[in-house]
Amino acid sequence: MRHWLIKSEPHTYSIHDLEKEGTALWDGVRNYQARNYLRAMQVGDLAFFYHSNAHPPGIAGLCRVVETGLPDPSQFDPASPYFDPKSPPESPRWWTVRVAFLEKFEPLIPLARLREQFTPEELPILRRGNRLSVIPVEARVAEQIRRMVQGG
DNA sequence: GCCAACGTTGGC
DNA sequence: GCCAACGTTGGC
Repeated sequence: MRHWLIKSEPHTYSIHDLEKEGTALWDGVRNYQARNYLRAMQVGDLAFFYHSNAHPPGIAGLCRVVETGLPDPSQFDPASPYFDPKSPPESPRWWTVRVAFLEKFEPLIPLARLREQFTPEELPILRRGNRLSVIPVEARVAEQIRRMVQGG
């Protein structure tokens, strides 16, 4: 089982929305490296839910990958902001997963605390200018993050 | 294939 | 609002 970190702007989609809805299709990712990570996910993997562009930004909860290998339907929807006219329906360009709510971190773990705890090498979201929205998290770091929640 | 211009992300 | 980082686009 692997750990991941997935970013979302909470004014678009937050951990509270995921808690209400139970599961969510993680659509709208339009970056090839992030897409490749999504394709590497396996059912049962855990993902930290990160709130970006928030006050404060930080890790807001935990979810589980429950379905993999799903073509992102928004790429075929002309009404969607994620519409990709260059993606052929017979061989879709963008793939994603479905995640299920597991836990809300209250309070969330703010970015400032993550900076105290980890180096940018351990947790790439700490790297200046990092924009990747799907990131693998090594087991030891994941363990430590979960302990930070229990510690309050 | 190069690379400058441009757009987006996201912390502050 | 500012700005650094970096991905994408398009002219050549």
